[in-house]
Amino acid sequence: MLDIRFIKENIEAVRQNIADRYMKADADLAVSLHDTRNRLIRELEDARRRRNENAQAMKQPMEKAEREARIEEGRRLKETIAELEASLAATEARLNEELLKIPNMAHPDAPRGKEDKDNLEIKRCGEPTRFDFQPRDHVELGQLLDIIDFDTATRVSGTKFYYLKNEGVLLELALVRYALDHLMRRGFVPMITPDIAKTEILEGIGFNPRGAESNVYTLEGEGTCLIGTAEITLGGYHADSVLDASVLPLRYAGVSHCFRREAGAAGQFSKGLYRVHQFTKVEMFVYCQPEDSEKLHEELRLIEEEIFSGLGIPFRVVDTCTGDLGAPAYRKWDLEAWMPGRNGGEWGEITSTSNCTDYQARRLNVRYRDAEGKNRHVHMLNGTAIACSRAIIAILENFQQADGSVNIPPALVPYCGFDHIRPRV
RNA sequence: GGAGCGGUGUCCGAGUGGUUUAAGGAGACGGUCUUGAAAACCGCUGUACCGCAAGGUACCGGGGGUUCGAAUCCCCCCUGCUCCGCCA
Repeated sequence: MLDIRFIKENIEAVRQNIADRYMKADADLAVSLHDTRNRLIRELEDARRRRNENAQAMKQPMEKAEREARIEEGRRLKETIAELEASLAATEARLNEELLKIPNMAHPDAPRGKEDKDNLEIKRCGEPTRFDFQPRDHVELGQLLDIIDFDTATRVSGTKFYYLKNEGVLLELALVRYALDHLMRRGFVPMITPDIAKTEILEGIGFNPRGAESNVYTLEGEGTCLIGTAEITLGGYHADSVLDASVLPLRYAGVSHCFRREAGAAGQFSKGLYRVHQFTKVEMFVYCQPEDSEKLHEELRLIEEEIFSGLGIPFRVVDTCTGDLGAPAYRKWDLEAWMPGRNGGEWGEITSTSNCTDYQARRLNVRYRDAEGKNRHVHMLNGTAIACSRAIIAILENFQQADGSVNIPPALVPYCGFDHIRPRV
């Protein structure tokens, strides 16, 4: 969330930002709730001060009548305090609710726009793959090679699940290891995180676990959820702590399963592996000082570019427009790979990297001690290294041959132990 | 999952209703002394919020309760250790 003091001092800019991002939030309501809260705090603290003075006075011996009067005064103050505490709690709950709706400020250079079609292509690496035969999509290839089984998964687990089989398994493991090796060379600490996290951590990261449109699976009666990304567990790693400035920037590479409800998502665009309830992902996460975050954000994007150009997959980079940013992000870049089987050939998102500045750190209470000994919120950034399911789409569809076999990108061969997958059926 | 014992400041650790303003110790920081250092001695010590400020309020694992007054009494929860059960 944003700092309420920042909102007060920049109310016009905050209003404009909410409009630019096409979000429903009321900055003026937040301000007036905060004023009410402060007034209640002053009244409450005054009442508590009088209670403390009264109790302090009762340590001394005194006349019975005076003692009785003081006890009576104490009772009265106790009631006043209870009432004020209740009003304050209600006001703070409302304030918090409103603050959660207010999105992070957007980078001044982020393109203004409403939907993903307003995103700005800023770079291309490779061009759409050309075939001298009619290319198959990954669903057909997966069946032909006997490496992905959607039908059985639908029976056992439901739609949008899949089994990986045979070389498909090794391909996924190879992608994970390929990404990890790349990141470890760049100083990232590898982690396998829990696949479940507490609701308050999700909320701190900016996910909404509740509601019909939520993309999050919650675990009944536990106060926990299945994570949709290791961003959650890596961002929660340092919750409620003060980091020493000398350890920053901290770079983590988290391997996890990701679970998404994808309620209502259906149709051509979510065919096959593109939009599934469970997949494996290697996620990058960075904690840094505020002045370094823009540079590190570029570093994350460059790592993503290296990973995918290393695989030989054609992709483009888009600068995400304000309406498509998501509340926590200050700026976001997506890599979109060429997917020949997608709607007859289309760019499809394979990675996303966001600079969330201090928006997550404020709720999660992650700070560092600066040179003057003051505690300040860190900046937090995340980025996809490899989302296995989508990377597998891009590999199968771009590296397919006329006979339905698929070549393995040379960079993955040492990890796979084979350079080719042949049809089994 | 069951039983027992714990959780106090940066760390160790005392504290079973009002002289606790959280003792004492260690560490860190500042100073005296010293050519310099050590030792010794003196001083100081957290976070958040409200307030223009002076100052105030809160925080002893978390939440709720009892009381004029709670680190202290009661209830619930989290968490650590030990033992038992179960288990990959």
